[in-house]
Amino acid sequence: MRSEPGGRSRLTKSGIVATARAIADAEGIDALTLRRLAHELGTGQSSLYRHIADRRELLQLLCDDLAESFPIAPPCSTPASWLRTHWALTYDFLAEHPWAAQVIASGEILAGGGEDVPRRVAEVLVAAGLAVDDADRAVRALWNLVLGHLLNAHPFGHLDGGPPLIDCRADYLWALDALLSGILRPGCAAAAGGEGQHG
Amino acid sequence: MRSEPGGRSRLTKSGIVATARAIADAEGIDALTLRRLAHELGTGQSSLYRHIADRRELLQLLCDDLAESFPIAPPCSTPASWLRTHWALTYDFLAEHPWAAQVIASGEILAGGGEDVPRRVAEVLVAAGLAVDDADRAVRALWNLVLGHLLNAHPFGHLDGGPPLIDCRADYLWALDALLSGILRPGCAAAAGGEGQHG
DNA sequence: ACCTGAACACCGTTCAAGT
DNA sequence: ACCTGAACACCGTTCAAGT
Repeated sequence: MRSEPGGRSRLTKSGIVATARAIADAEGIDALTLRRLAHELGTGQSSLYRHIADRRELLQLLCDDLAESFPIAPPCSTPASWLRTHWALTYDFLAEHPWAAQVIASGEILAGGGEDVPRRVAEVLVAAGLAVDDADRAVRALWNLVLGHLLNAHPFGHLDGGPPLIDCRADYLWALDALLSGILRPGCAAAAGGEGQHG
Repeated sequence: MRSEPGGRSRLTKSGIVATARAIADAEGIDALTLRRLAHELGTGQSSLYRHIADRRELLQLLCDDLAESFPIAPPCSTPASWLRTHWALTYDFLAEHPWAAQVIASGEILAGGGEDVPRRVAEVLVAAGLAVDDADRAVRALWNLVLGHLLNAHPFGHLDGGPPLIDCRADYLWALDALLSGILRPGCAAAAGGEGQHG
């Protein structure tokens, strides 16, 4: 883990984050303790505090780091098919880093997938005919749907007898199609349920 | 906290769960430590282990206990309006117990809101014309949407300048309307995006 | 200026010992 | 049979002390 084999490698923020991400990817977020991280970096625990304020900031940096490598779907024939492809990619990407959704869900961190990606999604939605406000709401709805499906991967998993393990990805894609068709339908949302009970 | 003021109250599972829920409701899940719980019950930490296996089981019991008091919407004119009312109720109920979503998201627990409530929702969806399999998928989609919106309450909350705190409930209701209209539209989901790329 | 070991105040869990 | 205090192996964080 030393960057200079001969001498001592100075600790850097990016080096800390890279090692932390490796631990979290390999063994989950609970394995990422400051003691473990320091040991992996060949230093003492208290040395980390010279570069990060506390564990919360480490997790924030970890999420920011991941957000930079978020996937974005290539151009596509229709907005609908681009959106479906893009949010399937997002699911697959986050499914490979389960710690990310857990960290977001812990409530300490605020994250929404960087800056560029959600803006691009909103642009496609506006191009598809949505008002700007509705496009932002739709981005948040899609993001929260992904998050819910990633975090609740084991629900309804009938323990007694426990036969049918659910295909989580297929489940998500079904929900994604439903949400997208609701978002993109002419006239937009807010017509499903009651008449005027929007408070 | 003693049930019999004169003598010593015997510890019971339900008593433990009730006190645990009170702590979690009042101060959040992090405040619910076994030491704190034992102290609140007027006993020692190790005494708890005579009634629960470990902290994981305590959280499971806590979720089961909450699931029993889940709300269910009264009968309504149309399936669509019942579903909207019901899932708005579910959001409001869970928003009052933020620890529940966090516990589910931690991955240790499996929960889906009890037994009766999701079955009733599925019945309404079938009555609205969905196939049985699709009704189950729709229940999971709606549940995961609630979960995502509850857990990700602070996202996109622009820190720099930080003006526009999002109205989370309104955000959720917008997403709910979109998802419901996608679920209930004739022909059902799976037609939004590409042609046949359902893998 | 930068790093460190030892300590502090926690945590869940266990276990020999009490009644 | 039921409960308990003390201990164990952790955690994040702090701080006086080193170079």
